Amino acid sequence: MAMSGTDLSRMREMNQLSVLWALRGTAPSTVTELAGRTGLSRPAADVLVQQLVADGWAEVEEPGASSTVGRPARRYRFRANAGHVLGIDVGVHKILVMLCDLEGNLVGSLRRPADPQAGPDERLTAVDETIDAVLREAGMAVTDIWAITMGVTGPVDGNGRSIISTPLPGWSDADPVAHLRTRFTCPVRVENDCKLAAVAERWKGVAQDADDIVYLLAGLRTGAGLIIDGTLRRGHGGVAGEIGALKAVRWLNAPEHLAAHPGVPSGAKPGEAAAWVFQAAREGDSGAKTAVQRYIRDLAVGVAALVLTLDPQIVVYGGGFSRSADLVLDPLRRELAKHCLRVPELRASTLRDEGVALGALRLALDQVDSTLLSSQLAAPVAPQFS
Amino acid sequence: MAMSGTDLSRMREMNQLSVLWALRGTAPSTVTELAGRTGLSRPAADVLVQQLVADGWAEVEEPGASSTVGRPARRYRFRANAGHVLGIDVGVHKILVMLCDLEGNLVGSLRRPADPQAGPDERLTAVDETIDAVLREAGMAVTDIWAITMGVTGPVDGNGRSIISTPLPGWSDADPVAHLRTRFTCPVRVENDCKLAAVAERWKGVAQDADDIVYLLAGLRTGAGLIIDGTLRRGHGGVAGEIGALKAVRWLNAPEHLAAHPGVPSGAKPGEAAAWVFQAAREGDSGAKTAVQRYIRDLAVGVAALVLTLDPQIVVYGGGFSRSADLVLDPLRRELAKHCLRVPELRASTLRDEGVALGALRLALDQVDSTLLSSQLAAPVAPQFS
DNA sequence: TGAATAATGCTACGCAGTTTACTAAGTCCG
DNA sequence: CGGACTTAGTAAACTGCGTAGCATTATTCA
Repeated sequence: MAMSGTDLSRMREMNQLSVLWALRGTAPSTVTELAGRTGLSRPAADVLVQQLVADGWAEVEEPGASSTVGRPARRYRFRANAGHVLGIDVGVHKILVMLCDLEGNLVGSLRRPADPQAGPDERLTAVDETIDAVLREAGMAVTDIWAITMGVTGPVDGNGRSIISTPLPGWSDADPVAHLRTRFTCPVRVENDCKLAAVAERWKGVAQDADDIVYLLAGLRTGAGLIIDGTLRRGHGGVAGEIGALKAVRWLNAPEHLAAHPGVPSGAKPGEAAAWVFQAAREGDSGAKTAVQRYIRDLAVGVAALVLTLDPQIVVYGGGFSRSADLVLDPLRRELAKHCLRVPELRASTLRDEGVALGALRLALDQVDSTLLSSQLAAPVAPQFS
Repeated sequence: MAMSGTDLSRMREMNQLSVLWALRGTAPSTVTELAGRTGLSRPAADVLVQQLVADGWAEVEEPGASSTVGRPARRYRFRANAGHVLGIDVGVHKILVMLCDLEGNLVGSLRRPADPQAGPDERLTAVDETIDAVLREAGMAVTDIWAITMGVTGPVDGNGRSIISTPLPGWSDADPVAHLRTRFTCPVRVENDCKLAAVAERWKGVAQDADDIVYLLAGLRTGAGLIIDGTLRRGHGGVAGEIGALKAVRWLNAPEHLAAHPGVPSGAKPGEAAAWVFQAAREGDSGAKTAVQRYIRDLAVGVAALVLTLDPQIVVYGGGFSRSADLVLDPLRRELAKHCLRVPELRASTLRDEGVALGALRLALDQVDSTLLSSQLAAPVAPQFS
């Protein structure tokens, strides 16, 4: 509320930022285009973009074959590779590290399997090795990384420490933020995986057009991530969306209908069992169809609770089971219609198992935006922690 | 995202607004104080505040008895009575109209009983009469009103029309916004009563320190209003918080435990019956205590669903039953502990039956702020609709 | 009455964006 | 092939705003 007074130097900063924002996420632009986009005059846009070039935020693209009449314009481009961010998905079975530039272009990624039994030290070492491999491949040093976000399974508090419970063995005692800070000086954030996947859907997934989103991470565990008014909501203690804890909501047991189906071949792992049941249901097995139906019926109660509370525009069905969304979406929609006052759109995620890492990238980019590109605009270097 | 470029005149506007914000909500200020608060230099603050006086946004308070050495400073004061807003609570049994100035100081209010059976036309006529009485008492014309917000029972869509259902007879066909627009040219908004009461708690109630709030309007009907990140959330279709619709949540029946208690004197109205049961429980009647317990147990399931979804800092127990909060809060807290991962603070509302109208005032003031005090700053007159 | 104190008022200054005019570098067409 | 046309780049004059510093004014205290 306390608006603060502005003087000329601050005005220049603001205009410089305005030009920078106009430069980002578009094809290389001429000064005239920048002037139009920012509302500034051409000379003003010109000197500002020159300054950005001098500082290293932008670069010139000399005119090629001119397609139009008149003197060809120099085109300026945001130097997206001035910095990079890391998005990391630490799961029970896999580690996925993604590296992208300041415009979100993927410049490297590596997935490696993880030992489900591995303790926190072993797992964090594996994370370090995967990060190193990605950086080496991309020819980058730790100082080129401007922000890191890591996704982990289970609720996470404001400091990135797992609370209540997590399927990662021994992880409650781990401090992944502190661990990453020993090597990186940039801002580091650790967040719950469902929340990150929700962010990813709004960035590159099926919910780009919505501001109010409920994301379901459906698998052997069911979780939810909430985006309200375009912003990820953690809740006051970081446990927003954990509706599965309510006894009347049988999310914990819902996947049991699939995993414990009697027809499953013995020796199949739980995840494979669920896939088997979905496939059997798809092929007409009536027992499997009943199991799927029960799963959906139990799932729907929790979804309905989320939907009735938030009245979102879209519910995204993601996670491991989203490959079987063809069997789930229509019945789930019918179940929701029974419970809800207004049934939101229901869509299946298409981000496969990259959602968490993508969402991590997005949050890391948001961190960069808020730290670097909002207040003062120094030459591009990695910010020192948060 | 599209930051827009700024020139000198815009900068001046911003600084003028900055001075205006520094002036509001504080004791009359000297130029030096304003300069300090805005970060501007004294001369700048001086010419800006002079302009505000010339435009009618501020006025001078000539120095009285000076308490300190040196030349006494002129003090400037925000002209809070440059405009006023109306907050209206249209309930089944009563109509409450409140009038306040731009700083939120109450300058008039009137409550009158309403016929529960009255149709929309009759009810809106009663509203008009009540508004007129309040305006007459305060010596004001319709053009002195800069914004109006009205609260009604039941879900409301973005245009202020009741949807799904409402306890107000025939109200589904009413268009209260259109009705008020026939007489007022200022912005008019109609909102659900629970949502307004939630806003009031954050403004003048027990939740002033929180940004994430679940408000319960507990009475014969139970409803909820949600404030997330300091902002009232309506949901995409305006039905956020209507968790009572879920069958697993027995909010519709919960108050029945009280109203249908066998010991209640015959002939008592439902509202009186609940009060009687609470009183009996307070005096040790074991049957009544059981009824209250059952009520709380059923209530808790829905509250838990809201809390698990949103993870708020505070849950406010308001509405008609909040007079009996002494009996409800502790048991409800215990019930929530059974269901929730993190139990939020639980507080009882103290706003009595003025919460809805107060919240309506606050939203109307917010409307004024966003329309008038944010972009350009013309002389103070009532804005033309939204 | 005069010294101390603090607010007010005035003027010169620097800076940022705008406007305008002019030059440069291309295309298009006769 | 050259001139008209179009658009980009550049340099100047202009306007407006906030700042800095100093003189002026009004009040208290000794």
